[in-house]
Amino acid sequence: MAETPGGENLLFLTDEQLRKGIEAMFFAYRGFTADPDRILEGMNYGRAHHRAIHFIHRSPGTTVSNLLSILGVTKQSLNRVLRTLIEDGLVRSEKGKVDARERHLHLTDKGLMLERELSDAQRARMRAAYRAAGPQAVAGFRQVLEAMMDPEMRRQYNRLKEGG
Amino acid sequence: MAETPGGENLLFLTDEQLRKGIEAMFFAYRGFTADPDRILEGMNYGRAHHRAIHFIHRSPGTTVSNLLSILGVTKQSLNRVLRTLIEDGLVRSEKGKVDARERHLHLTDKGLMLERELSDAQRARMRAAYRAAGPQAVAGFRQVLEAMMDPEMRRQYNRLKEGG
DNA sequence: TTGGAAAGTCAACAAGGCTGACGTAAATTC
DNA sequence: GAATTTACGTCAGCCTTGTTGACTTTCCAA
Repeated sequence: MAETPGGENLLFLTDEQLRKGIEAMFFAYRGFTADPDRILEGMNYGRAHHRAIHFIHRSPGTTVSNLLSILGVTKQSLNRVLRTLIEDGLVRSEKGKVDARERHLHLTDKGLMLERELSDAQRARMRAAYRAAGPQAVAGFRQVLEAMMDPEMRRQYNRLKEGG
Repeated sequence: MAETPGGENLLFLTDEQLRKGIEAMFFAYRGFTADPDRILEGMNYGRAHHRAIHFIHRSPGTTVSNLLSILGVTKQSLNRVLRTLIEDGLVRSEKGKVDARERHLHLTDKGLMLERELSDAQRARMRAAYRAAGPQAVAGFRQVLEAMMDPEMRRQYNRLKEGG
């Protein structure tokens, strides 16, 4: 057993353990996105649309630039996605009242319906995984993920957590 | 507190908790890929090359079709990546001796060097996250990720685990 | 010897990233 | 009041990485 003078078990820090964690992330992320991907395929949308819908739903009235910093893409990339969502009547874009340069984004009823479908599917998988692993494992899961984020992303994540 | 008659705490299964887990996966995966992405950018390779290199290193001598089933992409997509890696002298492709239709893939010394660089960076982040969260959290992390995989992916994952 | 599996190739296409350049309206600063 | 900055949108073009479809070559096995 790999014990330090301090007494901590360091077996979880071996390269072999780390590699297993890396591969677990790879395979699990595939599962994580599989259900929404399946729903979106063939309806002219993709993962990028899902992400936009998720975070607009999460923070109704958010501005374009706020969404940009959360998603970490260029405005051209986001705009392409946003435009189709607005054209298709899933997202509503409103000029800001206090600052008219800003656009505030909301899901329409139609947008809320799709969001529902997507998040139901994704939550179902997450729920099954949580249930199988148990509450203590879930706490650890969240701890490791949070520690894995870039500081800037952790800030975004925590800001969303508080808001909700 | 949400306690069932059985006594289990079900707070970790609320939609709110599940949503936090979903967002944690999203932000953490960004961090997870950030360092290799940075290394590969500007050297004509991308994430797909990293994945191929990782799994060839992981299972030296693996066949193309085995790699296909691990990566879950089409052979055309994998072939494009593989071709550049072979042309650039990072990967060696050998006709099978027992079955000459198969191609057995190995990293060259040059390929091993890049693999080293990529996995060092990715492991460093993972190690920091593991260290920050502690061994118990790491066990939970792995449990939840494993439960999140599609059964087929879990099979692939476990087969790799045993091998290593 | 022939059918079918494994591998590779070509062509075409789409999603979704990126950069650079440009335009407009509104807010802010000088 | 003029100049600058900010927020957003858009056009054009590029890259990576995924897809389908069609086709060939190789070669094992029934």
